[in-house]
Amino acid sequence: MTASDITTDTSISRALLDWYDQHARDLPWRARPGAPAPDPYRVWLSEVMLQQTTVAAVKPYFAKFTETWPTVEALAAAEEAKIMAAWAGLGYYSRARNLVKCAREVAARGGFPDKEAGLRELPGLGAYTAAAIAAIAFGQRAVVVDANVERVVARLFAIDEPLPATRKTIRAAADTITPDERAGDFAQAMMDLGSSICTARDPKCLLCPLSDACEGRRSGDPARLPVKPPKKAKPERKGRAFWIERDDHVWIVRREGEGMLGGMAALPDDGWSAREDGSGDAPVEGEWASLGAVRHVFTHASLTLEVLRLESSRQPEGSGQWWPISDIESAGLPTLFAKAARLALAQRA
DNA sequence: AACCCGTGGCG
DNA sequence: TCGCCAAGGGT
Repeated sequence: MTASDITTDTSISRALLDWYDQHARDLPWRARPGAPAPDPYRVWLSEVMLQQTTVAAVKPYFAKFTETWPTVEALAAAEEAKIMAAWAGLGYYSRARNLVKCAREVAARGGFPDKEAGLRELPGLGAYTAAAIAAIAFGQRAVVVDANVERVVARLFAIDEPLPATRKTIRAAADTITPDERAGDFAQAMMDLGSSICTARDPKCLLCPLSDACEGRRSGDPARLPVKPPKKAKPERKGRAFWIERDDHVWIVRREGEGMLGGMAALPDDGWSAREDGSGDAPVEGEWASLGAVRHVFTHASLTLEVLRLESSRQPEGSGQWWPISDIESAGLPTLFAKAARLALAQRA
C-alpha cells in the first residue's frame, strides 16, 4: 500500500483496522481483535462506566461489579442501595440509577436487544452507547461517535466549524468511513487512536496510521481541531456538612431525587447546591464544633464544605441510620462526603 | 440548544 | 497551580 492508496473511504478503515490488529489495548471488557463478540452484559456495563470517565478509573469498578454481579440477572436482583454504594466514587450517579432500571428491564425481557434502535430505548443508553453496544457486542454496523471519534474525524476531514453545531457534519463524515464488517473493532480502534495518538493537546502524527489521509495534519495545526466553544465560569459555593456521632456510630442519610449526588449515602448538610450556598443551619440543636473544611470541584461549581461535629444522644429528625464508624468505608459515600468523613476521622484519633 | 451532572489525572 | 479533559445522557 502506498500513500496515494489512502484516499478512499474503505482504505481509511482498512489502515485503521490493520493498526488496531497490532496495537489494540488489552482491556478487561474487550475481546481480542477479530475474536467472537464479548458478553453483552460486560460490554454494556463497561460502556456505561466509561461515559465521561477514564479507563484507569473504570477498571477497579468493572472488576468489583462483575465479581459481585456476574450477570445482568444478578445485577437486576440486587438491592439498589448496594449498587449505588458500589458505584460511589465513580461519579455521575444518574448512571447508577439508570443502570439499575436498565438491568431490571433487560432481565425482565430476557436479554439485551441486539439492534441499535432497541438498545437506544433503554435507560442510560444514548446515541453513543447504543451504537457502541450494537457494534461491539452484536456485530452490527453502527456509527459510533464519542469525543475521540469527534476529534479524529474533525482532524481527518479538517472540519473547523465549532462544536456543538458541527456534530451532524462530523457524524456524517464518520458514517462515510465506518466499514460494513468489523464495525465494533473499527469503533474501538478509533477510540484507541484518539486516546493514544490523536490526543487532544498533542497529536502524535508521526505515529498515526491515518496521517497520509489527514487533512488536519496537512493544514499544519491539527491540534486546533475540533473547535470548541468557550467554557462558562465556575462559581464558588459554600456549605456545611454535619458529623453526628453516638456510641462509635455516625448518622448517615440518603440524598433524595435525581439532582446532585441523588440517591447516594451522605452526611446531613445545610442545603448547599451547585446553584447556591447553604443556609449554614444544622439539622439539630447542640454544641457544634468545627473540624475545618474540605474543598471539592464539581463540573460546574467549586465547593468549600465546612464540617461540624456533634456528639448527640438523641435521634436526629428525618430518615437515616447510625453507621458504625469503623466500617465507614463501606457506607458508599461519594467522594465529597468521603473527604468530610476523612477529616472527621483524622481528628478523632 | 443549553444546562445539569463527579471525579481524577495531566501539562 | 489550575484549567482542560475523559468511551455522554437526560431534560
